[in-house]
Amino acid sequence: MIDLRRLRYFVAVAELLHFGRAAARLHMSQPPLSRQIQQLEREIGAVLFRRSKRRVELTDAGAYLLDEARRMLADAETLAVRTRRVESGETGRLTLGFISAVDYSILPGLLSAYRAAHPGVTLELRELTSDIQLRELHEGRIDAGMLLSPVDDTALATLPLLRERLVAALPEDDALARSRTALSLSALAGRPFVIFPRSAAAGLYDAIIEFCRNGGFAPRIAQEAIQMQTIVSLVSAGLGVALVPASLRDMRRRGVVYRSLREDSPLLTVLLAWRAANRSACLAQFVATARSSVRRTAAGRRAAAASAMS
Amino acid sequence: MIDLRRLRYFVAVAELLHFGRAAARLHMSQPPLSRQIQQLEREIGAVLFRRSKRRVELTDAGAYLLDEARRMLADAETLAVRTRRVESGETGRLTLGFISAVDYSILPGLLSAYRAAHPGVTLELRELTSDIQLRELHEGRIDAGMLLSPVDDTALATLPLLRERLVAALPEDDALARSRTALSLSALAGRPFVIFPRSAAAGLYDAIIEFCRNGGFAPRIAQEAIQMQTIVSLVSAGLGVALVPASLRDMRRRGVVYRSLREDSPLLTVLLAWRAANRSACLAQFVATARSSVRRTAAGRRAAAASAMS
DNA sequence: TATTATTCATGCAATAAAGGTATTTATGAT
DNA sequence: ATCATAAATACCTTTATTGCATGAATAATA
Repeated sequence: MIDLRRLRYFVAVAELLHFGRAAARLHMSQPPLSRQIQQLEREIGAVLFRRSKRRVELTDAGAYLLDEARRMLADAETLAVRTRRVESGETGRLTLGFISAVDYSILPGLLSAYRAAHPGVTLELRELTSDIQLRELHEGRIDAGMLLSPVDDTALATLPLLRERLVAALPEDDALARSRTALSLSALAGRPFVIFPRSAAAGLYDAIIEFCRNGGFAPRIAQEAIQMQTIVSLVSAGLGVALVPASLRDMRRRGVVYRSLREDSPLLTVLLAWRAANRSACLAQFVATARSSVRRTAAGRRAAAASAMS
Repeated sequence: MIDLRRLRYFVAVAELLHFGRAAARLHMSQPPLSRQIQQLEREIGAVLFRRSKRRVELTDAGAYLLDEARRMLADAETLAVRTRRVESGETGRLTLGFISAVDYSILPGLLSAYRAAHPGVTLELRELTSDIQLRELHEGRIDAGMLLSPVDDTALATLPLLRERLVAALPEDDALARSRTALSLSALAGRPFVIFPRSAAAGLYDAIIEFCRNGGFAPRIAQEAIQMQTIVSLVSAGLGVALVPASLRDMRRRGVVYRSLREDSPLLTVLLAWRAANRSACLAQFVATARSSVRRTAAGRRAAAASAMS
């Protein structure tokens, strides 16, 4: 394998076309330089200089190598800096998983805050259900995930991002859609339900079933879907009702109306989760951004609540 | 400057994540490998591996360096081969000068023959007058030139490519254009002439003036032009007559007719010229192609002449 | 819980590579 | 023909790299 040091020597000689002066530029004496060039020519198997005792000129092969060597040396020159930049988190790559529900709440703000603070980092986003995210986190295929609690894996660290109540999503032609006030849960007793499959988010599924049981009925499950958008679509098509996070109200889809519930619905918690052992600088920065973003949102919400009371 | 050998060591460790096995793959013992990696980390100024005594894993910086190092090593790996390819003339670059007249005779065939035999060579073509070509050859800005004799420079080697008679180019509405037979030179005595400037090709200019003088007149020069196409255009526009190489007949331009001359016109010689000191393999191959192309053409012409006699 | 095997790091001697000085050889210029 | 210049060679010194023996830490095992 060709040695970069020899290439540097070669470039000096090729540029000055004079072994003595090139040696001076390299802070060495002329004889070892001559030998290094000879050795390089042996290694490559091509004559790089046409030399008389008096004059030195490049062969075609030498001219080609000069171009290539300059390019490679410039590349090697910056390699250390580029690598340090990755270590400091100035550049890098971050792969994030998220559930479809956060599309309409925290995801956009969080991403734009992170991107603004760390423009050199390439973000890769993958919409995945909570269970898949847990597996992908474990295998290191995503650096962090936004998913539904609970997370029972001790290898993962978590940060709560969002707590939301559930609201009822109803087809607009449902009789219940006409009422202007909060709904009683028991009113939904007879309706078919559209729901997340248990495999995708056991916590949410169990919470909904438990909630209904407390309301005095067991929901009849008409349809399952693993994306919030799909669930809302199915509701709008009249296939059933659904209990969905309150932030979905911002989605405003034709044919669907949302109604708050009179009973305190279970709190849906969205967590940021990551492998505790993952020491990536980009990840640490992302977690920090998320943490301060949560603080800011919480503070904002408290302030809004205070002003509403006055 | 980072050493490629160390990068190779690093790639081995990064791929196997095991110093002992990596050392085995590199046919060395483990301790020096550990030290080389430490030294690489010091040189770069970044931690590349997160090591316990028991486990080794890549940091983000290490993962980045692994990609970059693989790329650089692959590049270095092929460098010798690519350079040898240039030496053998398998790849390379050849810059050629040519006068506009050869556009219609030998240039197309010569180029296609060379390209077929040496597809890896990039050809650069520059249409230049003979005098400029001589200067550019001297300065090494073109590797070879197709130009008009004579070439008096002892530093240049030459190969005759083509010998041609001159023919008269006349505007089609000229009275002489109606005659179906060869013209007598003296018939052109009164006509205005379109001619190459003497500075661009002294040999051709002087030959034409001398030829006319032998015919008993001094040509009146109405217009000068340095491209054959331009000369023929000016003739077609009726600005004068011209003496041009016979191969220009193939150009068949509207408004121009060509007539042979009864007198033996001077022979116009197109030469291939190159710096004798130029040892470029591509050039040598080009000269060889030209030489055999000339032989073939001459043989063909002789054969044609022989068959015409029979 | 103590032991053992594994594996990365360190100390030191041996070896290989690179560099320096003195000298030779060839060549273009005077 | 002689001289000055510049690349190559000879020979020795210095530096860098490697291998072997060993130390230290950790995870698995008895």
